[in-house]
Amino acid sequence: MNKIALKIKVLYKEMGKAEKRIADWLSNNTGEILPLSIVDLAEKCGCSEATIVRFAKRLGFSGYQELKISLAQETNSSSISTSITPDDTVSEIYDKVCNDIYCSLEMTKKVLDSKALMRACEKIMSAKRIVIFGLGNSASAALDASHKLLRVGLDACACSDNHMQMITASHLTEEDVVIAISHSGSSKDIVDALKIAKQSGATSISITNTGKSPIQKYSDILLYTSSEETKHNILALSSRIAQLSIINALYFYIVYHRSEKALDAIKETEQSLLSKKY
Amino acid sequence: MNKIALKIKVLYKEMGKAEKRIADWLSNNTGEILPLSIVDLAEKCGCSEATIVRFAKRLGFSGYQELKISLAQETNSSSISTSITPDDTVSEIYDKVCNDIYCSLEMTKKVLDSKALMRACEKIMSAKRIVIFGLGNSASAALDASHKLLRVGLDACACSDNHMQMITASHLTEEDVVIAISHSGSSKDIVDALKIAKQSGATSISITNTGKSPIQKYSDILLYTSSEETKHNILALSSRIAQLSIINALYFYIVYHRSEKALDAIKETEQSLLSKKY
DNA sequence: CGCAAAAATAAAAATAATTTTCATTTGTTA
DNA sequence: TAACAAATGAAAATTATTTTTATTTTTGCG
Repeated sequence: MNKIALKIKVLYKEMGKAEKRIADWLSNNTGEILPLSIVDLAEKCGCSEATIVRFAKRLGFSGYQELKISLAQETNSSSISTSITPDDTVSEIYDKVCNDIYCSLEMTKKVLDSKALMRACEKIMSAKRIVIFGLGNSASAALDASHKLLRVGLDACACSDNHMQMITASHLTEEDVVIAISHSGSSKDIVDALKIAKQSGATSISITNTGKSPIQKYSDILLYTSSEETKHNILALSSRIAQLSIINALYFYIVYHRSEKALDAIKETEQSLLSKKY
Repeated sequence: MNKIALKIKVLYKEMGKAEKRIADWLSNNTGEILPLSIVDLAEKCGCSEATIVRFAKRLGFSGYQELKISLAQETNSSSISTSITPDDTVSEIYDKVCNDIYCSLEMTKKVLDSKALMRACEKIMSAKRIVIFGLGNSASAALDASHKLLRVGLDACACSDNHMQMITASHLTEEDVVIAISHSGSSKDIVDALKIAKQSGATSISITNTGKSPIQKYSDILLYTSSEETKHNILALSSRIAQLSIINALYFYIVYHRSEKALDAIKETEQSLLSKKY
């Protein structure tokens, strides 16, 4: 409960009918006041503007504006993702896609476990080999991760084929690290492969969405994303972006903590790729 | 993460002197705007009220009020990031990574060509085959695109191997579409493959960063991203995210404009993947 | 119950804030 | 340097907010 809601509660009994209506409307429509003018709000509450000003003053504000600003500060600004409709123009679609990405990244930040992320970095840096499992949708994230790690000079390899994953998993050792990427955390092949990898002694890191899922059972380190996949996004990009942003954070941490070695490796990579450009 | 500060940063160079003064004042006096009326702020910034309204509108608000409310909602959030340093914690790194992504998406929105995007969608929907070329970094974006298009029932295929690209390109027909993804637009292999594809009569669509590059010569439709790669992004994620967001916009447009067919295809996909989950 | 007195409220007036319009200035290009 | 476009500020128009005032409602008491 925020400060203003509290004040309203305390002062509620002192209010007249019309003011109580305002108080009720505000608590039933949190945040909705923000775009409204005093005239709009008066109509919504079925009272006059003067009453709203009195209401604001009762709460200790100089007027309606001050009340509204204070309410705005207490509102969680995390934007709400709106669903895409058939009538949307491509620009509108792009806007909504971006908005979804914002939401997903902000929510992922909330569930980010720095400790786990750092442990993952340390394990990856000291690993002999790193294999990354991802199927279908998550294959591209796995590919991205392998690219990044390769560029800093680590022995990384992405597996996007369930047979290869099994074979690879069975040959891992205690010195190796396996990274499994699965939004749902329920992909049979990934979970099975991870199980085998763990049996082989490798350290297992999972990147998956929050919530209980089978993958957790076989994960030494869990890195969570948070995005509402199923709702209106038939095939959401946002979860992938969250995965990528976590991978990118891993990457940068490693870049700066392997210092010389990593930077040299990156420079070498850049150099060798130069001949591939016009 | 402060979205408004970000928008200001992105749009700063487009502003006139007076608007820049507003932008500067706001960033130097975070939060102080809240109790000020537009008249007060105009005086503080040494400009007219009209300029402030224009400034608010440039940022995408309906007016001064909306800007102020939005700023109020963000007053508790953290500051804007600079570059990643070795001393950063993983959380800080994650923040900065997100910030980069936001920047890139906003800038890409600025250069988004809806017409081109729609033409691309139409071409893709009516194509017999769609092949997507991406190498190295862009391979994961190509893979992502092929996944999406496959799911809506289109005959899409990603090629992340320069030989395969050449072979595929030489066998395309007028009915086919080729999508080339390259941040720099200067990747030899991609440009060469695109050239061959065009010679074969296929419609060529490129997703590349703004600015002149060899790939433009062989592109029927150009879809631009915009991201500052060089800064602290030795290997930028943000350009990839911008590519993915464009691909996602394409995807959604197609989903809603192939109507029944696409939705059925997606449902079929979902259904068939169900057996792969725990 | 009925009549004040007090409190609460809404309508209207006054004030203030915001937005729009339009003329002027500034900068830019040929 | 003229011609054009962009940016800006002054003023007008609109809209929002606050204050005042009249009316209504509630409450307390004989």
